[in-house]
Amino acid sequence: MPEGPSIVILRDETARFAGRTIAQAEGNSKTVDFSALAGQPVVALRSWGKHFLIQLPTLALRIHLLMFGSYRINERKDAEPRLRLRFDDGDELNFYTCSVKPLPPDLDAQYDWRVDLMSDQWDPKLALKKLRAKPDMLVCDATLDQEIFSGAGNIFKNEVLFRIRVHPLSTVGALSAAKQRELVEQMRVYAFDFLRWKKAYVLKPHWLAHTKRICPRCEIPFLKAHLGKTHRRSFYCERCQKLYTSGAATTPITPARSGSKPRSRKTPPAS
DNA sequence: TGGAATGTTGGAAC
DNA sequence: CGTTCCAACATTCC
Repeated sequence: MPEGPSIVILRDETARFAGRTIAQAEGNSKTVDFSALAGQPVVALRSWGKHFLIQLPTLALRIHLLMFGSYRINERKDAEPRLRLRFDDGDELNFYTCSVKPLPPDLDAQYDWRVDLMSDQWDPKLALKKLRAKPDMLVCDATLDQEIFSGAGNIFKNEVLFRIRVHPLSTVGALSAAKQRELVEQMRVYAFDFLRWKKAYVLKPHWLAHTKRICPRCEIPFLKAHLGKTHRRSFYCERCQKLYTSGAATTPITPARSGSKPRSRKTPPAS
């Protein structure tokens, strides 16, 4: 479900609930005082990257769908909702398996909208400045950094790096100024491609790199590895995507961390 | 069919 | 003390 464009779709689908009063709230969230929500009008429904924000007079609710979260509007899944907001005429919003966190109501004081790839206030110059401040950062990590590219996810990373023909293990500082600019520009362009394709239910057919086995450009096999600090999977073409490194300043990559030897994700048996 | 995945957090480990 | 590691959360698909 969740990269920035999907949250914009959620925001658009729920826009008509703005101004309406919550009749009742319930759910299995452990962080929300449901009784405090009833009677409050929805001041605004907003988003910042992957955060869906429900602004009320006395507080805001931050909903993050994480990897498996989902929602239903005037429908119910066969599962306990984390949060359900019921309105007077029977309309309701249901959120499942997500993180719900109460925030103070003044969202403008807490969020820098210039960082959100989907925002009208998106500021490419600011992103460039943040990139330049971290020259040793790998581009596969930079493209996932929510403080630089809020809303970008792993699909963004793979698609954009393929588009601009940059190897995921390149360091930010080794890219030319023009290439850094291209990275920032294409993150924004891809965000709206993603949104358009997702709305039309044709996102996946437009993937050129993510989950792909063959490079669509030169037709040799893609490499697949879990790279960077996040160890998220990268799909890339060694021939088409250039590796930019700045030699001495580059942090050496430990072989065991390079992705060829995935670490166990299973919980070891308790003893 | 078990493993992995469009993700983040908090606390342990180093 | 700062950085890194990793378990936990929980659903859906292949």
